[in-house]
Amino acid sequence: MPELPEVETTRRGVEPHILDRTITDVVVRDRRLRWPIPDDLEQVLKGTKFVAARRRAKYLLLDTRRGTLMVHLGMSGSLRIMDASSPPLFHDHWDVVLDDGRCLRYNDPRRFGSLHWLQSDNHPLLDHLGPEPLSSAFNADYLYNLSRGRKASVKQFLMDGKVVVGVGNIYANEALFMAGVRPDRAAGRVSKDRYQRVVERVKAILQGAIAQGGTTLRDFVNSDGQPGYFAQQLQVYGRANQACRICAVTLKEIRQNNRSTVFCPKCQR
DNA sequence: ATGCTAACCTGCGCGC
DNA sequence: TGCGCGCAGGTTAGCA
Repeated sequence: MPELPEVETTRRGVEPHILDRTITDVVVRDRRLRWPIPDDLEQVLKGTKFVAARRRAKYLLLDTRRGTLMVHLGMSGSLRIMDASSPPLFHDHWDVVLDDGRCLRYNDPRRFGSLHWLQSDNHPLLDHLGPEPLSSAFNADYLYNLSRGRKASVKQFLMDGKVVVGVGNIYANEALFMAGVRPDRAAGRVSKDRYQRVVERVKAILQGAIAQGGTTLRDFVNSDGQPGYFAQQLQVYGRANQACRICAVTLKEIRQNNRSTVFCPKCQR
């Protein structure tokens, strides 16, 4: 599910409900996520107050006065604001109960998500991450210079979190289509002008998707339980063997690193 | 350093 | 109906 726009949609939805709220209880129903939920989480969280809701890459950083709750949604996770009294459903793995009778409730069927407790921002999972795609550090010079000599495809390059964070399979496909760049071209053989287009398209598509509340394919819901609406604007993702919306040529599907890639063999070179 | 593979999980749709 | 297979929005560890 969640790429950067979905995580940012979740952050914005959750933020106003948790700021200045004190945690009165923590309920963990299943600790087996991508990494086990820390044994002392309940004890450490109870009685402290949320003071900020940030995002780094696809991690939500929910700051309290004592430290930071770091949440990842994995492939199928969602984080919602609920009445704490509402009965938990299948795969509702944990709640953080707030002093207004509501709670943050985490659901994740595949359990690829995670929950960490941080005493600072220096967590191993946050080290070595590339720049945020919506920041000025993500620009054509940066991509061009970093990509020289790289034999991996430009799509794999864009999806590498050490290069740039937050660009997952959907938006990598979409951005390369919009930029007119073939996803299987070696990253080191893409010109600076073309990287300029890639950068522009990545930023525009991520911003557009955030404005639409993200992309819901199967199970993404925002903090209010509502789907996102960007799926209606996808140009290539999920449209293999259908007509290109620009030139009507049949869209081609290949697999790169075991991920589905769809592109237009005429519009993308 | 770079790059490829397997691994972590559940659910769903499809062909037989 | 049921079953096996392939695939799904992510990311890391481990090995060439």
